[in-house]
Amino acid sequence: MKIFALRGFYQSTISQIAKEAGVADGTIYLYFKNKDDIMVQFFTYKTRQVFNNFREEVQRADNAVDKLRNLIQRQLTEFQRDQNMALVYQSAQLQCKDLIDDQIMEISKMYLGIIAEIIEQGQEEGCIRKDIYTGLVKRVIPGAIDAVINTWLHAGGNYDLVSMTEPLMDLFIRGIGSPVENNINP
Amino acid sequence: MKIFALRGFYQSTISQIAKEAGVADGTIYLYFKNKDDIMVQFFTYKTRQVFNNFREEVQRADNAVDKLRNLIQRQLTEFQRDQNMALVYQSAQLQCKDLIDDQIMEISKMYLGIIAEIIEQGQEEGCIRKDIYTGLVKRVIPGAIDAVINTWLHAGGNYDLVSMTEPLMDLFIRGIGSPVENNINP
Amino acid sequence: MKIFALRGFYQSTISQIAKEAGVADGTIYLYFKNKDDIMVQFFTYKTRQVFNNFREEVQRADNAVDKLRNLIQRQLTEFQRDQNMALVYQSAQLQCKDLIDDQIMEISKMYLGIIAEIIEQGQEEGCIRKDIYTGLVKRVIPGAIDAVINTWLHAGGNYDLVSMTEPLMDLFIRGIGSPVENNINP
Amino acid sequence: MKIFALRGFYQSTISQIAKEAGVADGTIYLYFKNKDDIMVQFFTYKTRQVFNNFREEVQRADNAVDKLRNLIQRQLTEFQRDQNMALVYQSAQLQCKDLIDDQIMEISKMYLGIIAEIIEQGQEEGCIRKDIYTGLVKRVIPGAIDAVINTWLHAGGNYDLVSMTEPLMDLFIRGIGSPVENNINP
DNA sequence: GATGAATGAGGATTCATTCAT
DNA sequence: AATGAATGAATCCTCATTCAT
Repeated sequence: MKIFALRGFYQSTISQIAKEAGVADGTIYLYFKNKDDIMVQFFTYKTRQVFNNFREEVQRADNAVDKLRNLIQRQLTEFQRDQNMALVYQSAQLQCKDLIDDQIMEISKMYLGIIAEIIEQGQEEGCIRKDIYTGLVKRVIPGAIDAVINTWLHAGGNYDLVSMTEPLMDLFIRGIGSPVENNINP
Repeated sequence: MKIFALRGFYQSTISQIAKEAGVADGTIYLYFKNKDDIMVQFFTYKTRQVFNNFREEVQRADNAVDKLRNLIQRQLTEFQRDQNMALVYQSAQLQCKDLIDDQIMEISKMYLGIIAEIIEQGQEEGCIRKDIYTGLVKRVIPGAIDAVINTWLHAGGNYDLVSMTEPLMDLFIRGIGSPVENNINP
Repeated sequence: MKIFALRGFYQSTISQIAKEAGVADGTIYLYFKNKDDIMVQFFTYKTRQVFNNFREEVQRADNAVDKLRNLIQRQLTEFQRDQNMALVYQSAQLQCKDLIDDQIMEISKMYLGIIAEIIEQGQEEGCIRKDIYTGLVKRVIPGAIDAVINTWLHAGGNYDLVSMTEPLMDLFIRGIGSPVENNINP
Repeated sequence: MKIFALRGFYQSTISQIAKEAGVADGTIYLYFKNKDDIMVQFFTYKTRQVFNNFREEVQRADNAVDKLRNLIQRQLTEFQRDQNMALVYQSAQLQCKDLIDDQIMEISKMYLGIIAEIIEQGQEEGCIRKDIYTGLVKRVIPGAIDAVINTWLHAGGNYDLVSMTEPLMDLFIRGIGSPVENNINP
């Protein structure tokens, strides 16, 4: 991951990876079918792991808003914990489209599914507007989170990513517009 | 661009590009210093062109909300017009970090600057909340737009991207929270 | 061919071949799809060329015995002319079974067919026994010729291969046994 | 042998051989010096074994013709008994020239020697013509036998190889020419 | 004796780049 | 200006061989 994060997938060589791992080039091929497989295995493993955590995190809360907050906080925490993983993860989807297999696509859909569920629950609970386009929102939220993660990565990861949770939540829930009818801001 | 869009930068070969362009391999090198330069020149040209348009578009409106709407609509229109350009543009930033030179970084910052300006203007006009974290918002908005574009690209570009403008604006301005329960912190 | 003849197919490297040919490694791949293809192209070309000659040679004679003699003489002449070709040709069939494609199998069958035709003509003409197993003979004759060529190759090609024609003919026609009924030997 | 027969020497891997033998890769190296040695040991062992049989078989007959018949029959029997051995044996000589050591060359010569002896005995007995080129005949006979074996192998070994003995003998002894027109030179 | 994980040298192949035409 | 054949460095991957367990 360190190598992939540093150089990108296609610019990384097996030799670099092997040297970083402290093994011989050939050893790589005892654990990975080929170079692509390194990416695929990482992606599958990480995706599964992270999204399992997501599910747990979401279940830990009752109301939709807390669920969404937990989800965001968890994602930012995970990515903050391992910057390399974050870098690779963020760029892999675009860099090696062909390598992303059905398994991962499935999990990705599940992620969007979780958000959709939260939104629906929130609409029932009354804390989320009913006149929003869920298909859009469930994509815009991860997109916004990604943007925050990417900005953090771009800056070299030298500030607290998790502290972005609350501002993000505020943005998602209240938007940027001033409430016209009743100004609830102090 | 067609080739880069289809295969990604590192998977594209000069031969493929030359064939697509209807010239000989060597001819490429009369117009581009090297393979990287193709990407860089495209990126520089496109970025400049598009962001000039952005500026014009923004100036065409008076109030901040209309400026933001015009900006989004323009970006979606541009990307919808040329799907290949969109694909390359969306992935290039991550794929070839090293190639993106200072010039482009500059323009990218200008883009964020435009958004920041709009936000500030909106805050003065009273239509945008004053208690938001501008540094976050100016990144989240492009991130959200990107997510919408990516979703559209992923779907094969077979629906009207520009029609996403209004839902996006609604989301940005009003958020997803119900006005009644706006106060999200317990 | 020189390299293949010297080291065998699997022991030859592209680098060796390229160096021998006086070109760069990559140049090989402008003319051959891959290493296998070098063998296949050589084999296809040579097989076609040689067997076309065979047909001509056979047609040049009237009676079956002369046809067979011409055939043998021609084969020995061809192989004597290019020892490398001979070496590769003789060993290729066994070394790279998988590479030999249907085209060549077809031509090989044609070769056996030519011999079978000659035998049949000879039987009609009365100069070849009718109580022989043609299916056997048409295989034994090339086998015997191959053995002669291989012996010659093994010896380093330092004697006149073509001079083996008459002794071979004698062997084929009269066998090694003494005529029991009438001893025609002087 | 099964692996060598299936894939050829250079296409076979130690792993495949070890797996087929039901042992670990490293175990191979307790019994063989290296990969080449597997071939050499097989070849030496098999060659010795088979050619000892040959000698016995030949001694079992009195006259030259029966000796030759026994020799051929024995060879066909041995090869029919173990098709893998046959395949490897037939191709090994050409595939791995360098591996075939002096010992085996010696034995090979002995084989040719046996045939030469038989021919000479036959000539003394009067059943084999005196005006033949022994140096040629002693090579042509194994060559013809090889051709028969190869044809059998090519056909997948699904007919009785040993039954070729008599037709082969007939061919060797009497040739293909009609007794009447024996004189082939104009 | 047997194992099989680890090794790393070696080789096929690709492709950005050059340059004589 | 345009070409495209030739280049050869770079890289993935294989597999014979070793050796600690």
